[in-house]
Amino acid sequence: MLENVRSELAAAIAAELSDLGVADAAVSLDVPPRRQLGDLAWAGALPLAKALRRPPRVIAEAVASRLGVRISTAAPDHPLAFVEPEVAVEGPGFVNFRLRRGPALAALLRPPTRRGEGGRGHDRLARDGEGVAGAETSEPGFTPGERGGRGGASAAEALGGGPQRSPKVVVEHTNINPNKAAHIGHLRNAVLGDVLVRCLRRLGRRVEVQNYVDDTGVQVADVVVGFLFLPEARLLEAVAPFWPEVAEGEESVQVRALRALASRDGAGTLVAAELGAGDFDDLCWELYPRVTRWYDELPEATAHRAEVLHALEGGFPAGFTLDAAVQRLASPDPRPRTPDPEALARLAAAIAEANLRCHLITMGRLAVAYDVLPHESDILHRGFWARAFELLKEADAIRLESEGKNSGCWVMSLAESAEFAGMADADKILLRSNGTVTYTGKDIAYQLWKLGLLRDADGALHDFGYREFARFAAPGPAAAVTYGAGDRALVRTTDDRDDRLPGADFGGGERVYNVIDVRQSYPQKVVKEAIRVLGHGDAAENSIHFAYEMVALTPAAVKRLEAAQGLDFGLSAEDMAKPFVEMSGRRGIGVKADALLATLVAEAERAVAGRQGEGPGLAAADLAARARAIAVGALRYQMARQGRNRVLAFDFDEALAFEGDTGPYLQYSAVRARKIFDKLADKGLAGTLEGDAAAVAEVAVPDDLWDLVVTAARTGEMVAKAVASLEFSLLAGHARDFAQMFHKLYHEHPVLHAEDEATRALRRAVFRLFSRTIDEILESLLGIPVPSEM
RNA sequence: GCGCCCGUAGCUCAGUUUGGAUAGAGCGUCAGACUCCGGAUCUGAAGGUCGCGCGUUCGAAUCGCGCCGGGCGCACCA
Repeated sequence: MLENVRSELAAAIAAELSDLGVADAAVSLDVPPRRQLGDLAWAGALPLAKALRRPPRVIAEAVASRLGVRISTAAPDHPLAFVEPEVAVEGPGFVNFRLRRGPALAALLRPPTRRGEGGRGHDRLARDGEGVAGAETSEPGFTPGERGGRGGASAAEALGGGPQRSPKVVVEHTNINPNKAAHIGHLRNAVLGDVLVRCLRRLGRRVEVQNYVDDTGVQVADVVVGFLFLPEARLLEAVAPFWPEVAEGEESVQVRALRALASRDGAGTLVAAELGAGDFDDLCWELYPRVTRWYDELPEATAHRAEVLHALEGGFPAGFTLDAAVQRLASPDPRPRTPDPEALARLAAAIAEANLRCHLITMGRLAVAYDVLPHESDILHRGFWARAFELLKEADAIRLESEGKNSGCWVMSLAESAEFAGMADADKILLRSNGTVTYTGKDIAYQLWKLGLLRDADGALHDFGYREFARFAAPGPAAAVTYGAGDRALVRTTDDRDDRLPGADFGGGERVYNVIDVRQSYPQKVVKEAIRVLGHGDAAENSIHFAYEMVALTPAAVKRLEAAQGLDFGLSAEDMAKPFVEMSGRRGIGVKADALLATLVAEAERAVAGRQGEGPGLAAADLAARARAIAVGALRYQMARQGRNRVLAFDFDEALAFEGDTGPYLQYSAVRARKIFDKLADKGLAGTLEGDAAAVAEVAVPDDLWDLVVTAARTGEMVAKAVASLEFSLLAGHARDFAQMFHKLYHEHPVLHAEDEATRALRRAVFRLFSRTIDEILESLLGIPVPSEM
């Protein structure tokens, strides 16, 4: 509603200006800093003063008086009819507008009508009540013509689920190396990505979520090395706490560990779904730093890494089971000296898959879900790079160096791009002299596929094969995603194009967001540049690196970790004096996502139980569900509220706070609002939405309640602004301001004990709007569940 | 060296992309809140050279230039 009024008002001002001799003025309406000044403001008279050679107030007054006429003669169903005809000129030349509060509130309350019902004007208002149509105006758009038309069709279709042909947005996020447990840095990535996805969907976009799995990189290779080559005592130390059966036996520790891995995989117990239980990714979290420490002590041990890496690139035949692989690795002698490459690749795949499943469960707890899991091994084996290499050569985008330090490499020259101007060495190696492709090379191929631009010579799409990876269910907008029981398929890629899955239609995004931390800016620019030099300028512009700063630890957090684990990370006094300490999976320095969540759940349980008072105790299941919701709310809000360009220095006390500027504060406002309606219903005072809307239409709304109404109405604007700038701190701040206003009003405007029925109807109407809006902001947009009670 | 980011209250941060009216929260500190829809709440107080300087502008935390301090990039790693 607000957005339509805004755009119509802007159009009206532009029309008046053109009568005054100013053609094509760009008119934008602001919200005044204080509500007493009005609901909307136009500051454009000030900059016009010079051009028109008249004082700004004179211009403002001319526009204001003419607008007054236009507004008072507007048709009743026109958006301008929601504006008070008295237009004020204040200060040096601000033009301030007020809304007709009663009618505006009534319009906001009424559920939006579907397209095709009702009159045209009414329909426009209704759709905008959802924040969709108006929201589009400030998003930097798809290039015109790509999007299937502004307004009508696309917005309305999206609300109804959308036709398959509307442009797709691909969002890639999470992308955790499948060699250890997820930590809080990955959490920031996943939450930012997930909130982006939710906001895009709110704006009516068709969105596909990809979680890229780097299953053939050195990180996975290092864990394979850990299982096969790490000195026995060290391997045992990492594995035995998780797999007691490895502690004893005749065979070597390596073989015992491999057998345990295979038998647990066969029994389906390799991955546990219990929060707090030591899982496979926790085992790897212990094992991986031991491997890197071993390399530091014994540099020649890195030869094992190279050997494994090479084996991973070769892959393994379809149908080769983990049991068979372990058999080959275990049989000949206690410690295999020359392992079978295929068996190594099969083992690596099992390790990567188990870690991936752990990550999916971790993210599922936080209501983060995906559509497809592209695997690096499939990019390799499906020949994505080979095809991209041909395209790059055809376009003369790369060249083979015959001398200098890059001799023998295929490089892409960046010297001609303005983006890379001033660089000492403006060449990026894509293919090494030993014939292997770099990560950036693979990423270019992957990005081409994401954009639907990886095509064979005959024009056919060069695509993956697909198979189902898991089934999952997510009962509500912000409810935990649970694997194993639902009817929605999570798909992974395969390297066999004959693996067809009905309805599988992935990649080919009109726009692609890559959620990756800011340290990857350089390679991301290279990828974008490659798309551009291949002749896809528009696609390059629609390849967006959603960059955010890293998560680090405060020195206090590091000390707490060391104390809790009885470890010494060996950081220098200089390091500990810095404002933050970088996490390092290699060194085992970090806060695991699940461990943090478990701590939060425990704290929340204590808090919930503590406020139960005397009455009958809360059922354990209720307690757990509430605590889980609160923990997730605290965590997601902490990740979303901070601007993306600022390093997030993680601190336990801050993370465990439930009061003030926190997720639970927001959740409490939503619970409180619902509670009002529960109580009203008990007393038979609930009223109806239509009744309240009708009652409110003719009534005077006081300033403080009106503030809450306007804030609710601005939600769509905030979503659009957040997406346009990729700053979700804006949305988090909006939610906080909104909840804060409600908490204040809650004390001053009792509903149940209102003085009279008219007062009650008004308060009920305003709080109804609040309740509906905060639920939507939290659950649908921020992914924060609202518990039934707290 | 080159590039990007950060610097706002004692602390942690919004606000900077589109310049606008009296720069906002939370934590912490101090003082308070009705037998009343839940105190994870609310009210009040104290707390600011928006890192520094110059410039543009009717108007600068916001734009430009130059400094200072801090972080991160600039691999035949991923």
